[in-house]
Amino acid sequence: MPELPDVEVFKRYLDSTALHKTIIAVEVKSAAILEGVTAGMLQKTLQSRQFQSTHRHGKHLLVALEQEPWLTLHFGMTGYLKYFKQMEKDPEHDRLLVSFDNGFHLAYVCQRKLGAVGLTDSVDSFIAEKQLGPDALSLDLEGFRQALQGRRGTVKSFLMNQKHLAGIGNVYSDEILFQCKLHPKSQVNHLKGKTVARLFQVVQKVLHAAIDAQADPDQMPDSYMLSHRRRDGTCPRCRGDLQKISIAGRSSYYCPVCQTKPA
DNA sequence: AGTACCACCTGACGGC
DNA sequence: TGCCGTCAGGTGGTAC
Repeated sequence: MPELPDVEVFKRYLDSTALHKTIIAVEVKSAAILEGVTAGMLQKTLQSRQFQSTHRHGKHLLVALEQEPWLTLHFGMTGYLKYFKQMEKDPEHDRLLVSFDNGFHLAYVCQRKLGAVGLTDSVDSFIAEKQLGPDALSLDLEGFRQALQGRRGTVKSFLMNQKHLAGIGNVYSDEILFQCKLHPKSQVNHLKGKTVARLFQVVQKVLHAAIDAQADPDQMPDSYMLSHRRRDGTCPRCRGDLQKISIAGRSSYYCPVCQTKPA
């Protein structure tokens, strides 16, 4: 679930809680989430230092220390952050626990352990190493056209491919295609210039709206398909039944009446 | 450069 | 009650 909007909410949460406080302890509770670092390296790197700022790229959150390196966080399917007081009980499934000198902790929680925590020298080298495409909210129409340049295949897999465009996953690609009235299996090389421009605008609109709603489906407009896909399975526009099909092994929901494939 | 499919991992849920 | 298959869905690997 943690796609771009969720991670942006985590970023703002971390920004408003855990910056500029001295780290006094680092506990790795599950080494399975470590990527390219050992628990010892992580502890040694963070000990006695402070988080200075954060940067989000796609679904990745990078946290700057006073100087290099950066802490990198990816949330897999079930990850999130929790900042809490000393006296409170550690959250369930916390995999990394950072303790500050003010008596608070920041927990990286990841029930299914599909997330990853690591270190990197810079934002740019991290993006290069992961081969991430441009962030979906940090490019203009021209950049979006470039990301699409020469591609084939379905629009759904294009939107979800982090190497082409970073930040969009299964849930928001469905929402974007619904708002854009495009069938998920539309071929990207068949999209007309006007449709590409509309798709770009809808990507921006949906991601911003989701952030405004704290990435919480219950706070999103009723016209969004997101909250309907499992609740009643009904299209909020035409009230027909939503269809569920499999694309690239993912379940995709769409409205067969409202969403059509261009020739 | 695409696609399909598997694996990773844990918990919820429905069927029997 | 409890076991089992399936699903959830981000990512990476493999085979075609």
